[in-house]
Amino acid sequence: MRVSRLMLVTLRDVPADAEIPSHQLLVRGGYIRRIGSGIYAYLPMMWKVLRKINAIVRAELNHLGALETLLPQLQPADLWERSGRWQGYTEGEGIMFHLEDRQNRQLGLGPTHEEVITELAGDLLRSYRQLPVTLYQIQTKFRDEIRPRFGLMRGREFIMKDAYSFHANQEDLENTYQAMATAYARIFERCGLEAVAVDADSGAIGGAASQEYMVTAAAGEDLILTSSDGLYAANQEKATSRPPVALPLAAGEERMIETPDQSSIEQLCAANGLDPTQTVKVLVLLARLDDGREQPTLVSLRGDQDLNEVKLANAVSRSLNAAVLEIRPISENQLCQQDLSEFPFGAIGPDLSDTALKGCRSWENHFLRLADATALDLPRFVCGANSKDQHCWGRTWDAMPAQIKADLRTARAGDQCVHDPSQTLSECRGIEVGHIFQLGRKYSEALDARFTNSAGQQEALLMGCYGIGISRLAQAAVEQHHDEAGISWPLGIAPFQVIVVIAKIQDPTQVALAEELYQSFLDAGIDALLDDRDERAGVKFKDADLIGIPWRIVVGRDAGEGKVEVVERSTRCSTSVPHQEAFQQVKDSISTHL
RNA sequence: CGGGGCGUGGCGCAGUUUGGUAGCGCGGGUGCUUUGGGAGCACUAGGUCGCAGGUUCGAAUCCUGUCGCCCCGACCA
Repeated sequence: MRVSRLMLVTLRDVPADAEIPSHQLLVRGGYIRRIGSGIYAYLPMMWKVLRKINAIVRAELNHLGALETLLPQLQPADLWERSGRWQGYTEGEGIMFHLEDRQNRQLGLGPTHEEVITELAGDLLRSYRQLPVTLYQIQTKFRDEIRPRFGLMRGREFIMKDAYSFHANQEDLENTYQAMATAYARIFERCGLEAVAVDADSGAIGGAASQEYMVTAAAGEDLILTSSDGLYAANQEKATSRPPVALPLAAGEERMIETPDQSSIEQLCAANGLDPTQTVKVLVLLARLDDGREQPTLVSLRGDQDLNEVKLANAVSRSLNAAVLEIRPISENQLCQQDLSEFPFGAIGPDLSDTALKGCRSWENHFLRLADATALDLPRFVCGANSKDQHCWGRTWDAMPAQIKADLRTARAGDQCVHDPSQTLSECRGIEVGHIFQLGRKYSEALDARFTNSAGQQEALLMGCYGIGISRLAQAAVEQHHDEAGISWPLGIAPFQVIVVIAKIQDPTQVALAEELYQSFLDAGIDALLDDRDERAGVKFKDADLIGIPWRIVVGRDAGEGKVEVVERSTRCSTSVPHQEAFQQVKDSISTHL
């Protein structure tokens, strides 16, 4: 391709709406244009990058025997009603775009395809003899994100590869899950990305085992905790660790202490010579469930620990057997609306009585009581006395209402690891580019997708599901591979592998040599770009750096002697060599890399 | 959804406080000079100042409404 015909429009100024380097560079380099909030056009070079990523993904999945399909984006609501996700995905902070057709039928734009694929599988897969089957598609997805941001990182329309596997037994599911994990590692490696697999929460999709693939980058939206020996890595949403050892409370009788103006753990400890590990704090939250229930919830944590909301939402869902739509602290305003009198905020204990909820308007009239192990393991502790400005010193759990034990604390950098106390966790940021789940039978049961097993009985299909954010991956690659001058694409996904720059277009010698080199690359099957524009050399160099082609060959002053300059984008190393040698060097580097 | 901010040629911005009919840089076009790291000079095209009302002799500027976009948050009493 010739740059003169590429519709290359690069920008010198940083676009006002782009915050992070990858977003700025993709816009400046002429790769993407914003059409609306969270909606982007992929310009020709970007589409080339995306197609290269797709090709790698296809090759690796086809290698596993997965079958490519293309599923509808427009999906009937009744399908989602049967899986029980229509309400959660469309109401409140639901992320599904939905619409009505001229017959007033409800439809959704697919944010994911479990429903469609499970329906199809139930229809087509009738015998264990047909299993296992893995289907995948590379498809545009729609999600009405609460806050789209960072260009392609969190868009409302984006490209995703999603795969679904179907199995007759758990062992088979685990085999495919492992094979997929291996394929993912190869995909990210071939894309030139440094990605780590971390234990993850399975979130709204549901299911059991789940791992996320994170591209490490400062602009990442997720926090990852890893052990120094490399044996443990997890998203902070899911991470576990050994809490610090609590200091024992001095001997003494249980007693009330006056604690005026000591509503926080810090204040309480400072005023009474306590360590936060000697206290239990109680958070009061309201969980909204997808069956309409509004459940007041008391959460007890050791004073030095932080609540992990994701773990909490999961624990509440398990306890109440309903999905949590939202969970947040109860405000005084809400108490008023429920006709309830004020709670003793700042001095609440785990034994706050259910009578505090008596007469409420729409809430459940009893508390769900959850406690983290760090709190339950304290033999004696200080906690709120449920009356303003009073705490209770030396309490025990004996006299408390029953608590549901759950892991509710946030693991932090510096904590000791569960697998080996000599290891500690450290944190880094990551961009989630892939996620694999063992779904189990959640969707196949809801949608009645059954097959006949070897014993002749009907059984729900076991499922796995595996996603890669293709467009996000492309931007993550830029986030991981750029410098002050611009993008530095990994060779495997660069829109072009080499750019031949004619320094001075008026010089026929330069033009002839450059054309010859360019043609040789094309003949060798290499994706080459020829900068044949009538621009000053400096402009062409700046553009080449900005758009990030891995190899640049400059045909300039020494063209008369047949010599050209070879520049490697990633290292910015440049050498002046005879043109045959330049061709060979670039060709070799490309063939060994791919 | 809560808070903050911004909408002025294709892009980045000034002008708005104190109303007087629009400007700078980049980019585009033409010409001359220049020619290996985003050239110089000259000329030139391009904007109902997001939209709709209102106030006024007069509105980018003041008032009301509305739409769009960006940022922060939706956190532990």
